[in-house]
Amino acid sequence: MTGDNTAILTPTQVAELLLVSPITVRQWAQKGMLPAQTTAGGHRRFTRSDVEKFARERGMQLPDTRKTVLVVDDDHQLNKYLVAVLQTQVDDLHVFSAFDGFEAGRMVAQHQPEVVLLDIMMPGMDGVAVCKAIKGDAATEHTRVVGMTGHFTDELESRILSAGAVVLLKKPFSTEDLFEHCGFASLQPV
Amino acid sequence: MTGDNTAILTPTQVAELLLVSPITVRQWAQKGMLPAQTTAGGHRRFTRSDVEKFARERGMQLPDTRKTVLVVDDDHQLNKYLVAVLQTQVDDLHVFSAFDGFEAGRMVAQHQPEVVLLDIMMPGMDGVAVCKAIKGDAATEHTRVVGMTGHFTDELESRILSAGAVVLLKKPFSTEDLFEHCGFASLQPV
DNA sequence: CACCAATGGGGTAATTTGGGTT
DNA sequence: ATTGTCCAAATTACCCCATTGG
Repeated sequence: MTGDNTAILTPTQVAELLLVSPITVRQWAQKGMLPAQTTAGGHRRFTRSDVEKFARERGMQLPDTRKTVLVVDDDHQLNKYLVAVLQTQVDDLHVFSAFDGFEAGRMVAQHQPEVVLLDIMMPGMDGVAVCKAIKGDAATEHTRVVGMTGHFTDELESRILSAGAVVLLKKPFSTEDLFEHCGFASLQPV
Repeated sequence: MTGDNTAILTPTQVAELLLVSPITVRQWAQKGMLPAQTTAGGHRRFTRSDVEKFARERGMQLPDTRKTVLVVDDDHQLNKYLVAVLQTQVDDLHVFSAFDGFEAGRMVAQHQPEVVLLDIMMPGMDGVAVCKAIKGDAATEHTRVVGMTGHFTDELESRILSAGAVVLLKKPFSTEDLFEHCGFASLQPV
């Protein structure tokens, strides 16, 4: 249950965020230090903003909950362009780059991005295998894999889709397509 | 509370790991030698990686940290053979395998092995670049990289050595050479 | 509706922590 | 450089039973 970006939190989730046991969260709520709603049965539920405010007022910083995206492409120019577009157009986003398979694997394990923008035709890197590897690991199985290629074929598309990707984008593609398939749809430019 | 594998540690847990009293841990934190977060009530919390880094920098060894080795080679047969040899001849060793760059990166980030046995001539993977990447990341800079290749040249050797590897082994090599350069010398067969 | 494992609540007691000082 | 002791405050353990969410 890490990286959960929901607005309503249970006591245990708050406890993990605040580096404390659920019991302590309960005490804070009882003393009114931390605002809480209650379910019909009396269990407490907390809003993320209340928790953030509580933490801020006491000088502790919450772990980073920004969404993270990883761009994997050996074309440095395109890679940097995609990073720039994502960072500019989407608020509160962590964007990382990888230019080869090794860095891609490292980034995936280290940052566990919500979305991986994956060029599936990189030299020496089998994009379909990478996608399967991501989906096959419990730690990253919920990662959204967005495939990209300059050599689109139906056969390739079906292979990457069955490996778990949500789409295979044919280069070049529009930023609208990009945002839509990354799950950042309906965004207004800054 | 021993054997707890959480990423967040309390002062006493850190004290147990580092074989000192909680008071000493407190002092280290006060002096800024050991990074710490604080709870809303002012109690300190530590991340396991900060503690491990602190220990490593001072040459302390944390208890119950089995050594780990990663074998990176696309030759499945040789890879499995090396894994088998290492596991058989060395006690209490964690041995992992990677057959491509992506898996190698993932394993390095996930398990932070003490030793990486690295084939530097894999298709699509630049072994020298990988070695540099490992050495260039603070989290893995102390990793012992043992290069391997079937196409040994002096030029290649000097490149991988200057990238931070301890040696470039020419395939085939003896298990004695292997153990010696892995740092597992003077071992008696089981 | 009943079943079930995991989680939560109330209350009190026990333990841990930070800070100052030794 | 590390640890002991004192104190007030913060955090957690424990017990027992109810709620949650499949």
